[in-house]
Amino acid sequence: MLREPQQTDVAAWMLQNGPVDGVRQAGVGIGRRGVSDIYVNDLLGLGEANLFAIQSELRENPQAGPDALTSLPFFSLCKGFFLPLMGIAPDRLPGLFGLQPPQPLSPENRDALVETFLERELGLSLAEKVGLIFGDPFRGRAASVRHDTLCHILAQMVFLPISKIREQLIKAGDLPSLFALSTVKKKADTPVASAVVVKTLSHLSSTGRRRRTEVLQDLFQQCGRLERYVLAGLILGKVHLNVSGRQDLILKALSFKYGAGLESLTSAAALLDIFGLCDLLEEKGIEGLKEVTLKPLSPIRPALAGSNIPSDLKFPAWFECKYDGLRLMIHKDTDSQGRVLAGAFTRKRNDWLELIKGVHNLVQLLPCRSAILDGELHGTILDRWGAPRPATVYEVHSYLRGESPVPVNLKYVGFDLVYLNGHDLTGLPFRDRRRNLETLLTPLTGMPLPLPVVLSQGSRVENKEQLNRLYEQYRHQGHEGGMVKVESSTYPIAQRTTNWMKRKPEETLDLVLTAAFWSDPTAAGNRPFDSFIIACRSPEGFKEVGTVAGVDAGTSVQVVQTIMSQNLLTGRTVEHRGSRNTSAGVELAPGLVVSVKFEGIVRPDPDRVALRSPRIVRLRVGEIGPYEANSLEDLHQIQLKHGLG
DNA sequence: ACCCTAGTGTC
DNA sequence: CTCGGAT
DNA sequence: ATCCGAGGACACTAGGGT
Repeated sequence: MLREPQQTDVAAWMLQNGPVDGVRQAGVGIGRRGVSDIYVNDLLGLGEANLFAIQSELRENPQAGPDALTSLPFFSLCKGFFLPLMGIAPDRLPGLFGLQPPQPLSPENRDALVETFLERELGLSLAEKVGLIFGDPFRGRAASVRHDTLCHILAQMVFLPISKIREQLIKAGDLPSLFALSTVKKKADTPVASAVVVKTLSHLSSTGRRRRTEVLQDLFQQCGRLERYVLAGLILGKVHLNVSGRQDLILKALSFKYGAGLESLTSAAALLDIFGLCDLLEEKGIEGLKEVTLKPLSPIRPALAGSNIPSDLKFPAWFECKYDGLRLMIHKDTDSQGRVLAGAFTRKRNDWLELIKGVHNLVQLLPCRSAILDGELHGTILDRWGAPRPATVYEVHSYLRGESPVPVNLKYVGFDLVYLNGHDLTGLPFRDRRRNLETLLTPLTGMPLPLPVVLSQGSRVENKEQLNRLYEQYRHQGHEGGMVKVESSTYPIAQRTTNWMKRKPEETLDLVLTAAFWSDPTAAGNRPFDSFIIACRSPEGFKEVGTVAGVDAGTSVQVVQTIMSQNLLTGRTVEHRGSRNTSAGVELAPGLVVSVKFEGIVRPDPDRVALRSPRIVRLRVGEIGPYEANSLEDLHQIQLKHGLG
């Protein structure tokens, strides 16, 4: 795992008990890089990645022994574990890694391999192993390194400009493959310890960007082809193991190891998440499970709406207004001295209590000892004629930051109650939870609080006509739409189920594609393009109004045919920075018209217009030409109609 | 001291 | 947030 | 039917470049 130390007496003395003690004795710069760090690194000859891994480990665990990072070589992990489970096309293996395809494993043997991996002592903690099984070495936390940065690192390693890397990416496939092809080494000359890889990755986010790239580059440099492939895949979150029910396998293994019941583990995993569960078990053992119950001030991930309403919806059903805003779960607890504790958590369980004025006051007044409310933080705003209308989520956001040009009257719209006075209500049918919610909130609705609270509008509908009428009513009030809830359904923590189903307006425009971006050729779906620029007509030609995701494989064929037959390629290439990476593409002459469905128009500044949640619903090839596409004027009309802008 | 970029979380 | 593909 | 990863807009923030 180590490079040759420099032959100095000091270094030899420092290293006599191994690199962990060496770094400890050097005793400087733990967790922070300074001049002395570079000196230590030179002195000990550890290399950036090893030094970083040891420092991270020492920061977390100052008593770490000399063999703290002793573990299975990363190459063995890749070859014996990832390779057989990743399901790479066998014919790619010789070219990518210089390896012959391994024996294909039966599904049972794949499961067995995962089980063995969990059981065997490999120098990795349980939580670390679980992270690897899920292809998430960051264990649910932020990766802190994205696609573009990896391109940058690769470019530096092979002395090529990034543009060349992007070019190769179009042809060669995904970034991990390109990393594999960036060396002739089949495996690391000196084995890289798996623990060094895992510790490096999991602590990467706690250091600066520059250091991150240094450390990663050093790690990649040590690795051979297969190791580079897996490492890049892990960082990008693209390592998907071909095993059924990973979570179940892991829970089973946990059950075996700790002697805990599967049921209690499953519910604990829903409340925490699988990584939180592992950390808890490692820290506190089976005793720790007792603390994992639904209770106030322990945030949970809320239930999510599953889909659109099916045409054969069963009646009667519950139909309620869908408010545009921020999902917020409000918690109340009362301690033994009678002090009230409050919490306000977002979907990702971030605590926003301090950010939202008035939550504490609202919680004080809730007529109960303890509760967990589910609802939406929603706003009302005065339009240009002085009439109130529901604010959009963007307006709520900007108001919370104190940057809204006009005041937004916030209120909390409660729509579910999952906990009340010491009782977990998630197992009750929705209609009972709703009744409890009404009892709890009715005394407070209409009171002039710093953060007013209301019940979500909603009622039982007996048929489609009633549902439609209500829907139109909500839309007329300016709300996002409506939501059907199955009255008999329980509250599915952290799950997207069809217990809740959305209905939103379907607005479409005919727009022109003015650029197409290459997809990853190794990705599923086999489509040449995975996103497009959409544009509308305007006095100054075609005006970009955003980008839109690609179409399905079949439609994609038609797109390509149209581009070819109508000669739409201008010959110019374009780049576009998406939310995850920068992709390369080709400019298109106006010719391809598509119907784009979207949820509204957002306008960051008067000069730019963009669509909210745009997607292509169908091609209009042979139906209308680019000069019949919708115009900027049409977009402005829609904006006015909805009172926006 | 300032501006820009990459990463993150909200929908 | 929405969608398609895989399962 | 369900899950998961692909894609979208927006706006903040810390860290790094200049």
